[in-house]
Amino acid sequence: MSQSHEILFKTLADPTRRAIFERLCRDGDQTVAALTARAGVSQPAVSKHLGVLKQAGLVRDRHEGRNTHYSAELGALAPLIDWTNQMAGFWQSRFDNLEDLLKRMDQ
Amino acid sequence: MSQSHEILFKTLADPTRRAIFERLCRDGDQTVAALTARAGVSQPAVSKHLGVLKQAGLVRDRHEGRNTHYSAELGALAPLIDWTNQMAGFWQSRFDNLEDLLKRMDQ
DNA sequence: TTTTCCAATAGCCAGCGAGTTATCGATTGT
DNA sequence: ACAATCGATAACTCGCTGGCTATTGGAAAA
Repeated sequence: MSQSHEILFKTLADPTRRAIFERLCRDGDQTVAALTARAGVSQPAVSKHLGVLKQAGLVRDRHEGRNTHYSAELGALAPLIDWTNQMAGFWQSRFDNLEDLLKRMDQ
Repeated sequence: MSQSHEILFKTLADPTRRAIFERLCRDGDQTVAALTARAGVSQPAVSKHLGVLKQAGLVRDRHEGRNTHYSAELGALAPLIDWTNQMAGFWQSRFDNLEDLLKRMDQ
C-alpha cells in the first residue's frame, strides 16, 4: 500500500523543480511564462519540470487560450506524510517493545 | 529557517538508500554486514550509502570491535515534516484569503 | 604473529537527468 | 492571411551519482 512516495521523493529532490512547486503552493495558479520569469532556467526547462511534477500528480494544468496555467495539487503530498508517519511508527513500536521487555524483566 | 530539507530530499530520493534507512527504522541497530545481506548491492555500495545518510544526519554509527553498527536518527526527519506542513500552510492561507474576499463581497 | 574478517576508501565506468538551443503547433491579434 | 506569442518537443551535451572490483586499515581469532 502507498508505494507512491517513491516518485514523490525523486520528483521533489531537484531544487529547481521543488522551487516551482513551492511557488505554486504559495501563490497559486501561475502561467508557464510567470514561472519561467523567476525560475532562473529556460522556458523549456520549466516545461520539462512541470511535466515531471504533473506525472507525479503534484500539479494540474489548465489551458486557457494560448496560456497554460498550472496549480499545485496539495493532496499529492499525502504519501510523503504517510511515509514519515510510518517511520515514526516503527520507531515508536520498537520503543514500546523495549518498554514491555523491561516491564517483564522487572516483575 | 530550516533550509535543511534540501539534503533530506536528495538523500532519500535513492531507493536503495531509502530502503536501508527504512530497515534501520523498522529493526533498529544493524551492522554493515547485516544491511548488505538484504540490500541487493555490494558492501562498498552500502558503506557509501551509509556515509551519505550519516552526512544528512539520518543515521548514527557506533563502533564495537571490528563491527560498525548503524541506527536511524528519527529526529532528522523533522525538517521534512516542517516542509510539508509549510506547504499545507500556504495552501490553507490562500484558501482563507479567498474566504475573506468572498465574505467581504457578500456583505 | 599470522591469518581472517569487517568496513571504509580508491579508482573506474555507465546511465541518467537537468540544462541548453532550435523548432514546431496552436492561438490570438493586426 | 500574416505576424506574434505561448508553451511543448526534439536533439544534444555534460556533470553527477550509484554501481562495480580491488585494495587498505584495524580488530579479533588462530
